[in-house]
Amino acid sequence: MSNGSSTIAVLLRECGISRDLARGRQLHSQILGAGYRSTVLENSLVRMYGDCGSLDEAVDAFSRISSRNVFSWNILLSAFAQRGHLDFARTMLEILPEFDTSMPFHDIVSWNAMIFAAAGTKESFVLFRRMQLEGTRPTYVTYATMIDSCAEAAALGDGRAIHERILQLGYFPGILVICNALINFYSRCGAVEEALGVFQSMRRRDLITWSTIVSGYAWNGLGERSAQLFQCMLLEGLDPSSVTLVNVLTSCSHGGLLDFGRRLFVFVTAEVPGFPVCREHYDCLVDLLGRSGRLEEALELMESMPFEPTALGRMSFAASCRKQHLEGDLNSLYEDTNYMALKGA
DNA sequence: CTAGGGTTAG
Repeated sequence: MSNGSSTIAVLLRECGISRDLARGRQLHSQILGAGYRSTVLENSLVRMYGDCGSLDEAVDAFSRISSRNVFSWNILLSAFAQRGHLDFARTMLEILPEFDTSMPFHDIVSWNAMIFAAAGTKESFVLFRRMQLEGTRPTYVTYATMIDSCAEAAALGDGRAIHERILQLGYFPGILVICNALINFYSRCGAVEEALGVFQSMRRRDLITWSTIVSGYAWNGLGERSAQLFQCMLLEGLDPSSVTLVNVLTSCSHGGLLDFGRRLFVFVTAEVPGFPVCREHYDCLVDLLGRSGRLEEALELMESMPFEPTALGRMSFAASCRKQHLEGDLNSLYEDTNYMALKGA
């Protein structure tokens, strides 16, 4: 029946991709009814349940596998990691008493997946240390993930230590993604000079490099420098992408750079041919106006823009209203937006 | 035929 099994595996994969849990369950019972039994199929079931977001069923299907292989473990671990669950080991102990504190198959990718899931928390450091104690050497992906973790946690000291370690290793410093991660990390921690140091040390820079340094300056309220760097980026022949614009506009909101953000939006959407303007960009602009105290302008924009504001856009506007303790006439505005936010959410 | 890792935003 190997032919039948492989067809079913493909069908299960399709259910996972389209998150069709009902159909996946149906296939599951068909498999049971037909008496098919193979590790490949059993693994496919675990993956399908994981992809459909049903972690419980994934765990259940996993626990029924008669002969688990390296795929079984890593599929289940990925299901946990993708949903940001850090309690993989604990859950394993509950369902499999013989499961010892760590899974039997650890490789660099599964370690990285766990660390990635824990990014921004202390747990990422615990895992990072344990991984090395157990004899797995970090790769540049591990380092990029750890730098990202420090950026999320705004842990300047920890990130610096990792940066120093990378410099000692000698091999990683030239890697583009490491440098990009470092620029982001230092900017997030308010260490703009250090971000610039990394930027200047680079021999090759891509759109992400530029976008990150432009954002970094905006994030820290340095509009003039940010605008200059944005000009340099254009002179290098790099066109801002849709992500670049969201990125920089968001940073402008945080850095309080209303004018730069507004001019940037107009410039990019008007001067870059075929630029894919979308509702997220308008949301950013609404957010920028709202946080800058221009609530009425923000509301006008929401009413006139070519896209419906997203739930997120409405929420951010409602939050701006709340933060600015509206009084008098604007009270009705507040009520309206609150209503809109609820409706949108 | 069943896995998989990274950098800019939300």
